[in-house]
Amino acid sequence: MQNQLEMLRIFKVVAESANFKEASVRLGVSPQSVTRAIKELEELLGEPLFYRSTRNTTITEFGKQMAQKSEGVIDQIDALFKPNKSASSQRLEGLVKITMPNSLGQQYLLPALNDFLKEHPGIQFDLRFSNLIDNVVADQMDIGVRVGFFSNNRNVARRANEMRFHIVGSPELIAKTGVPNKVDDLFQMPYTGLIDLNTGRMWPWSFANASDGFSTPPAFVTDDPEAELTAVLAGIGYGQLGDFLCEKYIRDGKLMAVLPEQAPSPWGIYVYRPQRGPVAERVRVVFDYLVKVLSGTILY
Amino acid sequence: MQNQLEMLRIFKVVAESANFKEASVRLGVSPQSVTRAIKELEELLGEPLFYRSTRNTTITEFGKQMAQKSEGVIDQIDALFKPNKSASSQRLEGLVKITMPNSLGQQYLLPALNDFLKEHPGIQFDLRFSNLIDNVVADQMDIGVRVGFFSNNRNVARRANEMRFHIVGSPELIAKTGVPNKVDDLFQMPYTGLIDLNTGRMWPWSFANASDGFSTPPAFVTDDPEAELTAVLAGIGYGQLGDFLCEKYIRDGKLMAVLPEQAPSPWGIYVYRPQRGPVAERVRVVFDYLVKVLSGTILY
DNA sequence: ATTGATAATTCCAAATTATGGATTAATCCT
DNA sequence: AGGATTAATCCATAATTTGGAATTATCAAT
Repeated sequence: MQNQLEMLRIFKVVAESANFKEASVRLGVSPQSVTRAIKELEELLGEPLFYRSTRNTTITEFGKQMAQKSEGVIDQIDALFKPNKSASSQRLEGLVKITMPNSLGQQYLLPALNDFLKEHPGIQFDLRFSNLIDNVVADQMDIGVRVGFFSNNRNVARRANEMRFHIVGSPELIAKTGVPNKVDDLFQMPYTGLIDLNTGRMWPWSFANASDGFSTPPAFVTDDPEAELTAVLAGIGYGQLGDFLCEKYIRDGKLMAVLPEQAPSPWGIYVYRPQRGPVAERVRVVFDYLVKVLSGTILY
Repeated sequence: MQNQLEMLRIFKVVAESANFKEASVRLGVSPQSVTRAIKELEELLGEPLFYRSTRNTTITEFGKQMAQKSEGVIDQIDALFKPNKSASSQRLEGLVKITMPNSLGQQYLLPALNDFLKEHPGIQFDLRFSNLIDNVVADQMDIGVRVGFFSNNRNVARRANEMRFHIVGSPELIAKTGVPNKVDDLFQMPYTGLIDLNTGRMWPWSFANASDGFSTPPAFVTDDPEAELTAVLAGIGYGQLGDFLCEKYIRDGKLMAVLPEQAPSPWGIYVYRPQRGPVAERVRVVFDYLVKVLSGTILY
């Protein structure tokens, strides 16, 4: 027996019992174990805890004091290991750190999260808007939302929705360049690009039946999708934009989709969280909530 | 790993370390053990303690709180197991329960114990004067002093001195009965007896070369040696008295020793203490002190 | 991009530790 | 004095813990 806590637990029960035998019954162990535990505890403490003969055990003064202290410590430890039973099943509490893309997050997730907060006053959110799959940051997050793929199998990820792309241009631009009817037409026209912060390079344009073949560098490059949208709206070039960014402008007539059959295959929108270890209840609930919200959302 | 305390200890070190490896070096265990301990702790708690990848470990908010609480509990437990190092080696403290015979104790031991108290202000004594070898009482004592033998091998006993017996009578009694020159003479004379509280019966008289052969019941019986002394002094009968009780009266001429060559063999004076388990430092010191005092005392 | 180095993890066999039956010893009660 | 009950000890067995070997993931450097 070289487990201080277990010795204290046994001692506490013995101190509350008439004799070792009774304690062993209460503890559900053999009397031998009790004898040993008390003996080792006494040796460790350097003081006897009980005056005892085979027929009689009475606790020493020192033992009484020890029993009191032991009870306190044991209760504290047990308290450390308990907090998630009554408290959190009835009311979720604590901080949940979420990282999500700026535009998608602010447009669709933020309102939903605010609703969630009203339902669960014990929850606090720490929201970081980013597309970066940076581990130093992401690993300190409880939940992430990302568009695209990741190879990271340390996360559990759910494909909650998808983002369709449109190739769009402003009416003024189209008036200038004419409507591109083939991909090759487009390759001669001005276009915009979006920097992938993870690689520092531009996301390559992709098409259903062709690959990137532009003859000139992009007319406009940024690392922010909304800035790219603004540029496209201003007629600076054609852009490949996610549906939730541009659909409303297409309906307004401020943007026009071209080469619709050549739009790239959609990207998944993933909700993920670190997989190691257990998941705090509040994290699981928010995770499920985000998946539900995203799945049920029509992104335009 | 099903040792909560050990898990907390490991966790505490990990929380103070840059990574699991460093913690494993500090703890002197393999990294595997650290991994396991943290994993089980997380499962037990239902919350992750670290955000981690193979190259990076950072503690969670929950982990930080846990680390703080853990440290408190660990310190408390360590404190429970420490108190006898600095405190008691420099100054002895606490209660020592001693049981001793009334007359012997009050006459010789009490002054010595009072001297001891002056040297060790932290010590308290609980003194019970009794000759009874009653376990219900004696087993709650730290130290006992007894005259005679005991068969009890659950105690560690030191023969610290011995008590010689004299067969004595008062001058008036001797004037009445004449000096007994043989044991058989004595058997015809009045005598006193002392009850052995352990058996409820009278201690039998014994002689160097003869056995008890009184022709009449004792003229006086008591369970208190000093009361017997008083009776003998009053001339009620001959008594077999311990030297420390009667020597001074013999010197005074108030008692006279008869049949000196027939005095029974001396009885040991024992200092003993329960043997089970460790002995508190203060008890050991007082025990040794009592042995020293008794050994060095000339009991008359 | 590929390679090398290192950290965390998992698996598994070996070492360590804990457990309770059988036995012994002590002591209380009738 | 004998019967009954408890504590302690011994020891073979069972359970747990441990770290080496292999695996996976990540970062850094070429």
